[in-house]
Parts: sequence; C-alpha cells; structure tokens
Amino acid sequence: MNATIKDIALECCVSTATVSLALAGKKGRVSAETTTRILETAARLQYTPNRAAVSLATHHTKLVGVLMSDLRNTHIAQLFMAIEEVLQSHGYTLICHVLDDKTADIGRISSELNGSGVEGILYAHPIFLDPDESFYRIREFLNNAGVPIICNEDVGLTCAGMDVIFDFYQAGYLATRHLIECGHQVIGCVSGPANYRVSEQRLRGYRDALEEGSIAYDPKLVYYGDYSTAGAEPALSYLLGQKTTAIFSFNDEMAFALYRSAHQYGLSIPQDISVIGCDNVPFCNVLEVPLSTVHVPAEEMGREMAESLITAIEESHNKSRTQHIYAPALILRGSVNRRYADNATKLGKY
Amino acid sequence: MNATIKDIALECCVSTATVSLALAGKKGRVSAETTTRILETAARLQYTPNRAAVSLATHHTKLVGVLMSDLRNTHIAQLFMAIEEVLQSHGYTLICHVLDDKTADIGRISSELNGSGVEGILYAHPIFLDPDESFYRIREFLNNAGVPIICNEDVGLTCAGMDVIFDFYQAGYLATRHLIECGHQVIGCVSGPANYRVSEQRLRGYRDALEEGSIAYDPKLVYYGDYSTAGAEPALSYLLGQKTTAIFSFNDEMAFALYRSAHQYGLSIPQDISVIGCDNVPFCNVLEVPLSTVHVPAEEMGREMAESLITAIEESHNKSRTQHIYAPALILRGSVNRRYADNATKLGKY
DNA sequence: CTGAAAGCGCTAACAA
DNA sequence: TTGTTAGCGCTTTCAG
Repeated sequence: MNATIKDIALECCVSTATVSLALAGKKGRVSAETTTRILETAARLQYTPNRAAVSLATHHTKLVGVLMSDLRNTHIAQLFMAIEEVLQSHGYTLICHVLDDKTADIGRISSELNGSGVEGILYAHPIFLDPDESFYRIREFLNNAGVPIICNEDVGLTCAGMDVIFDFYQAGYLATRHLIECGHQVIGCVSGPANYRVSEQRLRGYRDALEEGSIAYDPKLVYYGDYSTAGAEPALSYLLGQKTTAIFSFNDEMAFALYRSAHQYGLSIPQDISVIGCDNVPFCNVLEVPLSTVHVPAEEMGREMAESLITAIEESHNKSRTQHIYAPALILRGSVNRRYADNATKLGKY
Repeated sequence: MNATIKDIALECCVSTATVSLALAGKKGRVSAETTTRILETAARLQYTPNRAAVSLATHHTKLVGVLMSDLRNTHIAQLFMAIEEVLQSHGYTLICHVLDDKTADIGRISSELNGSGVEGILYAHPIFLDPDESFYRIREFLNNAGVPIICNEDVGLTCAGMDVIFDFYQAGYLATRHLIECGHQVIGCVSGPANYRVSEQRLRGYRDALEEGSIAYDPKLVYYGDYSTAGAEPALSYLLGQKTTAIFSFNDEMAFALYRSAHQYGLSIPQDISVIGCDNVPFCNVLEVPLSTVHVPAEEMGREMAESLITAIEESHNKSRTQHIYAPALILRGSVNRRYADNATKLGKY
C-alpha cells in the first residue's frame, strides 16, 4: 500500500491538514522548516497522492475523455498523437475510448465517462446523418455531458467549447475540380458510408464541382466504402465497369485499395486511371506514383482540439461556443493524368 | 451535479446502505419491491456511480495503464487496438500514455500511474540495453509497480504476469537467411537505435545468418535508424555506397523509406536493390512491388497481453510469471531479387 | 502557523 | 430485510 499523508503526518508529528497544506505548496500557511521536513519525508516515503481521494474531495480529476475512431488509420493516429501530447504536457490524463462504427455502446461509454469524472471530452468520430437511435443517443450524450466538449464536427452543442472542423465540402470540391481541369469527364468516387455527415459533405463538393463543369451527376459513379482499405477493395473494378477515367477517393486509405487493385489488373496509375485522395498521410509519398491528395492538417487540428478543451476547462466561465474551420489544400503529385486535358485542348473534343 | 445514492435513498425512504446493496445486485439482501423501487428511481435520476468514491471505498478501480510508443506506426496501432478492444469488452477503462524515445518522463508517468490507482499495467515500449539513467528508472518502475504488469519484452520482472514477446532474433535470422538464399552476398541492414534491445536481437539474428552463410559481418553495412520512415531517409544512399545488393530493414516503416529513396534515384526494387522488412503491416501489399517481410502478429499479441493482464488482475493469487513467445514467419512477396541465386547456380560464382 | 473536524460518495461490517 | 456506523485519503473551513 502506498504512503498516505497520514503516514507523513505521523512521522513529522504534525496533523494531516498541515501535511496537505505543505504539499500543496500554499506558501505562508506552513512554516519553512515544517514544510521542508514534510517534503523530505514525503519523498523518502515515495508518497504519491491518491487521485481517487483528491477527486472526491476537490471534484477535480485532471481527467479527459477521448473518443476516437480506429487508430489503424494513420490519419486518426496523427490526430490522436497530437491530442495526447498536448494533454500530457498540461498534466491531464487521458481516458481513451475507441468507438466502432455502430457506436452502439455510446450509452455505456457515456455513463462510464460521467462516472469517471472527466473534466472534458474530445469527440473525434463521425456524426451520422440518419436520425436513427444511435444518432439520437450520441447527440443526447454530447449535449448532456455537463463538461466542455470539443468536437470534430459542427454539432450545435449547447455546452461550452469549440468545434474544430475541417471543410470537407471544399475538399470534395477541390479534388473533383482538379480532376475536371485535367480533362476528365467520367469521374467516379469512393465515398465513405452514406450516413456519415463527412461523407455527405465531400459528396456535395464533388457534385457541385461536377455541376460547375457541366457534367451530370450519376449516382452509379459513387462506390460506398467504409474509409478502410479493405472495404474499398471492390471499388476499382466496379468503377471501371462504369467507364470512369478518374476517381476521387474520400480518403487516402481507400485510394490505396485502388492502387492495389490497379496492380492486380495490370493497370497503371495515372495512365489507365487517375486517382486523387484525401488526408495526405505520409504513406502517399512512398508509393511509386505518389498519390495526389487533399491535405487535412490532422496534427494541427488535434493540437487545437486539445488546447481548446483545456482552455474551456480552465476558464469554464466562458460559456460560448465557437468554431475553428480548417481549409483544405490540394497536394498535387503523380496520380492524376493530365493527358485528357491536353486532348481537350488539342482536339477541342469537349 | 450527478445524482448520488443519497438522493436515491431520500426519494425511496431507505438508507444509503440499502441503495448500495440493491444497486450492487446482491440478491437476497434486499427485498424485491425495494430493489425495483430503487432501481427505478436510480434510472429516473440518471444515477451514475462516482468512480472516485467507489475506488476509495473498494480499492478497486477497473483502470488499466497502457504505456505505448508512437501510434503513427501502424504496427503499434494494431497492437493498441487489440488491447483496447479486449480491455473494453471486459469493462476496464484504459489510461493511455505515449512514451517518447527518451522516456525521460517515466518518473512522472510512474507516479501518475500509482496515484491513479491502475490495477494493472501493459508495457509496450522498447527496453534499452545501455544501463543509463532512464534504463534504471524504467526497470525500477516496472519492478515496483505493485500491480501486475504485462510486458512486451522479457524484463525479468518480479511481479505477477506474463511477458508476451516476439522472437526478433529469429526474425532477423530468417530475413537475412532468405536474402542469402537468394544469392545476395553484400547484405546491409537498417537497424533501429543501437541501444534498443529489440534492435540488438534482430542484429544478432542477422549476424548469425551471415555467419552461417560464411559471410563476414561488416559493421559498415548497418545503418542505424529510429524505426520511423523519416529517420531512414538517408539509409539507401548510404548502403548503396557500401555496394549492398540487398537490405534487411528492421521494420516495414523504414523499408518504405528505402522504397521512396529508390524511386528518387530511379532504381527499381528488386532489380537494382532487394528489400525485406519486418512487421507485415497492411501497406506492404499496397506497394507496386509488394514488400517481402517477416510477419509479427501484432493483434494477437495485443489480445494476449490484455487477456493475460486481466487474468493476472482477477486471479492475483497466481503470483508466477510466465512467457508467451511468438514466432516469426516469412512473408515472401516481390521485393527480393532471386537473380543472384540463379547466377550462383548458373555461374558457380560463389 | 497549526490542529480539529467535517465532508466528498460509496462500501462493508455489524446490529437491529 | 434494513439501518447504523465507520472509514477509504484528501481538502478545507474554522478555531486556537
């Protein structure tokens, strides 16, 4: 059993109150000699405050709940690492929950979070569009947490905090427009699940870019994946069947599946099929034909989320809710074929 | 403020003890009617037990500390996800600490862990060979934790638990032997930091395989990286300067740097240089020339670690310490050139 | 400057 | 079956 302030008090022949005061460094409350004596025996006894007791007495836990999706996606891992670093450096301990796609256990997690006395929550998981049960439960959870929440999406929360969001609509627009500018006319996309709001945002960007380019939107040209490489395995074969010459993948991870399939079919990127991704994970650069993509500043966003949360926790008088929106940037590498653009110019075909 | 058992007791006109008993589901201790009445008002009041209070009273936290290295490495993320899943499903909450390479803050983390009352620790971070300060502090920490620890390496701990370790020596041996069997004679390697035991183990495997193949070990043929892609960036150029025809990279992540450099120099794998990695992360398969590698069963190991820890926590009478050693398996793909082997046969050159 | 005492929310004997 | 009581380790008035 660890040493307690009682042990120290006994050794130093003072009361536990004095020990507590001295340890807390309340200057002027305890004499210098007593303080040093207490500090010394505390060190000797390897005293560590019992957090449960401290929390119980102070209602202060220095605990933050982090709700994330699958970290095997490098982009998510980047976000998480940035969060961890900031929280760590500010003395917060992080309680980590990975949510699966169903988020069916949001009820359990929410009560766990309540009970564990987290002082704030970082929510970095897709929000659903369809108003099914899990949707309502998440909304309810986010709104009733009673502690500051920083959210990865705009969810119109009632409590204090900041939404750190990325403009996925713009990302979808930019990626698609680039493809159009390169002369592509039949542009497929590999979407995430249809009921994720972040999917819908990208899809709108994609559609608006098409419209701007006077290309009709064809629902058959969108393949619905799940943001994982494995789930996007059939995408290429499907989209090729639709005669697409270029594909906007809603994240890099799924674009990698396109690469893999392309090799399997003996097709080359970008000669036979152009691909653009989204996220800009480091692996894009490892590919023989580096993946053109849309940069999402995961680490900056993670830092911003964590810092905002700490601010919200420590200045809890500030009850307003604000937003920080990050803009996308195109990263052009080698995976999009410009030949079509040349054709367009040379032949006046389109 | 959340509802407490006191609130429930007041509403139900019973004592807090009765509420506690009823909520704990101790059958036979509280009458059926009272129990349902209590359960109902608990639900109505949205009662959630205060964990701090429970821990304080029971010395039971359902908290597990997880010490990991950088999760941006997919292999580590895989390990982590498996751990998280098992812990989650057994009702444990996980407190996550990412250690940096210095692990300089092991002191702070260790006291944080002690104070937070974790019931067990999962340690998945490289152990250092050189007996410098951080080495001793980690050893001390691991040995004095006072709770079961499951470790990723054999560290000869005194407390209960199981080491879930991977035979990196064998991994190094197999990878190198494969390269030799393919006819390579000048085989470089991209090591991790020299003072990591896992590096040293692989290096021994590499040396023993060379010796078995009657190839002299040349220290100039080992490039020391840091297990990250970025850190291995100069490796290829260096090793090419040493006339190597094949490279064993101590993990896939660094092998990716080799790929990237190869593209930059206009070299192809495996025609100009053969590469074999270690870990077998999913990206290996995305590369145009899939990376041959040594499979490390991250997810199985993660599950095993978490399950062993739970067993150790729940049957803390079992004070023995055991080991589970995982064996490597070669995964042969396209990144190693066999031409040298043919030459060897045809020309009898070697 | 220091100590006594109460209380944070819960559990666990022991009585009744 | 239920209530009383004490206590987990710490903080924090309030007296002294």
